[in-house]
Amino acid sequence: MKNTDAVASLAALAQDSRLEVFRLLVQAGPDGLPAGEVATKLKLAPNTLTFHFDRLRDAGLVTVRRDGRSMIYAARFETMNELLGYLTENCCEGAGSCAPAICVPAPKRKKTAA
Amino acid sequence: MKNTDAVASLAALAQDSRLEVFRLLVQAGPDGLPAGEVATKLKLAPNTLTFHFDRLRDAGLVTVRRDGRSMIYAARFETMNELLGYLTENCCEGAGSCAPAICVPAPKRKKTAA
DNA sequence: AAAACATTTCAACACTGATCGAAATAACTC
DNA sequence: GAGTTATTTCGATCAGTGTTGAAATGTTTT
Repeated sequence: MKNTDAVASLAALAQDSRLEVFRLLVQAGPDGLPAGEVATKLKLAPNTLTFHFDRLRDAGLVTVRRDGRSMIYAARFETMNELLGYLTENCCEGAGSCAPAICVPAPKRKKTAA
Repeated sequence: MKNTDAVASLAALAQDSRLEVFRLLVQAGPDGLPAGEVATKLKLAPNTLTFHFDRLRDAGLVTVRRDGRSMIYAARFETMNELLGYLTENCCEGAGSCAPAICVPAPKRKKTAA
């Protein structure tokens, strides 16, 4: 990961509403959530939310897909892991113990999982 | 860690020069580096660098101590770890495997270590 | 195809943030 | 205590960001 990309990701997360949105999506897992549901849960105006989603998307932190009239947003764990790794890279010149974070979500098909 | 604190930390890191500064300090370890050395390595004007250090300090990401006429800045690993943990908190509703990052630097006394 | 719903686009505004040059402070050396 | 080095403070400038309201787009239902 390049410095520029890391800055972009960090900037995307460095905002109150956006950080809440992203964490909500992280907790929701790879299936994501419809925009409307996020808007309701966080009490955000739909247009404002779109603005924030765009930022997160530009940073590669979330993906979108359409489902009927809803847009489903989901966290991109790959980017998040790269970012965490970048921050801790070469920590302490190898001294000490450094374990970079890894998130490997297990996709759940429906409510009735495998 | 509260959302506000996380945003503050992320905002502090969401800037080209500051991210470079912070990573440099992370790699330098708990002993830190004098401001002048950072300025030289990253080719930053001293006053600009002070501005950035202030931001990092306000976010609790670095500490300062004076040594002669030099100011020694060092990364605060505790804050960094809290931040990484906050981002991955409750990831995927517990599904999948999530290992939050941890950095435990081993302080080196002098050049001639123990 | 009209009505209702979900989300996005657009234009405007107040606010913050990064950088620069010049000057001030602090500490060490002679 | 004058001179030198290391860093900080101050004032100004300019670009970018978050929010809002109104209107537009796309989708489903009747």
